[in-house]
Amino acid sequence: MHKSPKKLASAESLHRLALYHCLLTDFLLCGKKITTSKEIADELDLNESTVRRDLSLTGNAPGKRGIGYDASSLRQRISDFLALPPFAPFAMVGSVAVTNAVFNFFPIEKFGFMPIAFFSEEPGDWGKVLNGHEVKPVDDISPALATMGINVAMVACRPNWVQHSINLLAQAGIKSILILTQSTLPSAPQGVHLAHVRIACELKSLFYFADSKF
Amino acid sequence: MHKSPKKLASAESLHRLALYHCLLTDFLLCGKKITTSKEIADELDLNESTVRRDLSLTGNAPGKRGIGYDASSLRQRISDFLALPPFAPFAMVGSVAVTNAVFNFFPIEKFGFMPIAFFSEEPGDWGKVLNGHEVKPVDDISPALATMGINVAMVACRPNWVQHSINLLAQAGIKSILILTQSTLPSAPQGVHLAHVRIACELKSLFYFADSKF
DNA sequence: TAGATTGTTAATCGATTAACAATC
DNA sequence: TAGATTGTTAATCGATTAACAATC
Repeated sequence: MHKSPKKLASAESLHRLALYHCLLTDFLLCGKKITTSKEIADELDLNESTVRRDLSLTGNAPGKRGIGYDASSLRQRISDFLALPPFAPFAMVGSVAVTNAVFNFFPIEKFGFMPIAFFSEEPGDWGKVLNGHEVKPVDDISPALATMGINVAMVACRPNWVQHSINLLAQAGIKSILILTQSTLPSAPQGVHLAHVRIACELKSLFYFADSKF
Repeated sequence: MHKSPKKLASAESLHRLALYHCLLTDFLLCGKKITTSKEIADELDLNESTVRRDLSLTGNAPGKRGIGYDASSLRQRISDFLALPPFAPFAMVGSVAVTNAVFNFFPIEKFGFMPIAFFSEEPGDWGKVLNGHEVKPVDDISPALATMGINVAMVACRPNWVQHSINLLAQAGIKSILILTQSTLPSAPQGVHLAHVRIACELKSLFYFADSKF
């Protein structure tokens, strides 16, 4: 018996929902209990209709007419829609130095993530401990992950290790991979969703706006 | 006398042009001299009409009918359109450890970038040398940059330093800033273009695809 | 009740794509 | 010439937004 495929959201709506999730987390930390589509829209520079339409994707009537949205339950609904657990577990591939640096500008706990498996391409890293977990060699990915029920991974190894890491993660049953490393387009194994953080492209396109002719 | 504003490209086209630029760089490194819209489209999983339309933005008839595009001159046209110089200079804000880590998964030289000013929030970093440039305190941003003709910066400092860094970069005349740090929405000073690398949102939305119901 | 804000439909807008004449 | 591929128009598609009845 298998569950019905979920209502599909456009890539745009999906990204905005993740953004609302971050914003609502901030709201809750500030003690804000109620919000409105207008407030969310203003904060994120969006149209309020867009916000309401996106939020409707999470199920029937997430808000109260005349009132707005309960921040806490709305956040929970988005979590459910995204299938995002309270401490979202993921596997991290990259050297200890890179991993520590990434967690320096991306405060994982604050965003509700919990890395529970670490794999490094640097032999000198093997056996070190990060967040209470032993750092393993990249080649240990498959056996080590099989038992842990992790579905998502982040890859920030050196460019020449990217394709190999992706292949092993796929074999280990990982469903989605966020690739931080800038390298020639890796190929996606069947059934695995790859997302790229294209710092190089982002930076290149920024020069367009920095041009004096603009 | 000031130049006319350039033909504006949609955000989508702009990002794809940066992507073509990366791909063409790879092609040239492989010794490939000629390409076609079909080849580019297949490589990047796009429609060939989309590719041709985007490329037309770079000026009159970048290709040759019946033949395709000259990789080298097409890359040059995109560089010109993006206002991307051969060694694109930028300023980097972040600790030495983070900067080194970022350059580990983002090989700047390979992508044609050249960081020529470094600013760290860590007092222990001040005076160290990166890529032949002395690392300065974040608070030195304005005076240090004023003379260098840099228009673009990348920010990967710790979250609580983001807004301060942006403000100083803006004062120093920086036009575009790529923010790697995940923090509460910083506010953009007048006339400055901010771009965010939203690792947290990307990762959150990946759980949607990792869900077994999918 | 009056005021506010949602949920959703219908209208708008803009991006993508098919198609094809131009031409190498 | 015949075959290939561009450049660009016109058609399609889908996302955004305005508008408003529903309702708290």
